[in-house]
Amino acid sequence: MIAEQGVASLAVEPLARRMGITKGSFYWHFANREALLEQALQRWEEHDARNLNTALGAIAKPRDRLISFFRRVGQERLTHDVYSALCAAADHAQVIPVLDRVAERRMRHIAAAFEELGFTTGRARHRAQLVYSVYLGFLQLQRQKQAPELSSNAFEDYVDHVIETLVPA
Amino acid sequence: MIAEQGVASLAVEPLARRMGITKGSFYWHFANREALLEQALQRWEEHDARNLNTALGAIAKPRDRLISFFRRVGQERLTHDVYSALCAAADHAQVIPVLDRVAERRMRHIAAAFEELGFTTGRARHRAQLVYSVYLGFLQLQRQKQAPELSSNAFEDYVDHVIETLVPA
DNA sequence: GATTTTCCATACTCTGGCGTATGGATATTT
DNA sequence: AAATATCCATACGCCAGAGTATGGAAAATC
Repeated sequence: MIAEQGVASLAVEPLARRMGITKGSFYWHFANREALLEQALQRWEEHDARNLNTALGAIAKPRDRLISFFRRVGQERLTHDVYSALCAAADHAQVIPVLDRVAERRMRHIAAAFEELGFTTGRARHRAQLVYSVYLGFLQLQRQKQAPELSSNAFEDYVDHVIETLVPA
Repeated sequence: MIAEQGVASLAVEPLARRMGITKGSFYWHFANREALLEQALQRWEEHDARNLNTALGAIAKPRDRLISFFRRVGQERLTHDVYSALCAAADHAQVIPVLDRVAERRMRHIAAAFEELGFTTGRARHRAQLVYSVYLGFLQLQRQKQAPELSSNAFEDYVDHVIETLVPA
């Protein structure tokens, strides 16, 4: 798991240098760069799917589940940083299906919560897409360093505003 | 203006090939690749700033201004596609300042509109960041081809929901 | 009409990452 | 102990894009 400063950075030679080994060694473990990326993506996706279930699946009340979704953006930096890096590489053939599945999975969770809150299926899907867009947009602003510092008061205030605006009381 | 399929695609040799010229010719017009990118970015930013003023500056009612902002995402594909490509390259040293300025400029406009609608300065800024995040997130989903087709009914429905949720009546 | 400037092509070097060939060392098996 | 399997390094070839050197043709200048 080393895709925390870009996806392209997961190159063979730089990686080998950083790990103190050489290419010759690397190509004994992996067939090629593609295989490395594939495995890294798969591991991350599995971790993320598990995370989604354990973190949000356990919360009974749908409203608390949604609130928890927003608050979790401030925690588990690593996962979100990886995801952010993947989003920046949304043109890469290997990451597209991963991004698709992860986004779809998360949005389904969110839409389900809104349905439990009494939204119709259509409105719930719209609201879920809206909520997820807010998340994606926040990641983008974070990449540009224009988002409030996580674990700062400004971030808390912003999250409160988001919840207040998007999650019905 | 040819950065519509990635920023990295603005390379010297592919570009030259596509234009039917050669590198030798290119390097007479530009000092290097950096100069080309710089000029392209500058031209686009100026165009975008002008666009912001002419399109939204003319609308008197703040609510209509906000609604127009959302609806415009469906139009002027080119500008938004360029911006989307730039967002995907938010780690590039040259595009960072451009992205910063453009986002800041747009969010100021949005925040001003909310202030006119009676929001306090703080709430207006939060809501502007929220609105802008929705826009950024939509661009991301579009890159992943998970956003509704522009100029489709699904898109219209979604935009209606967004306006209804984020712009007070 | 000769000369300089403008614009572009050919041909080269250089760099960095991908992938392969091959051999050496340690550990495991027989 | 000999043979085989495992893990890693050195050294190579290949490719694509960046940038440079040089020259040639057309057009503007003198």
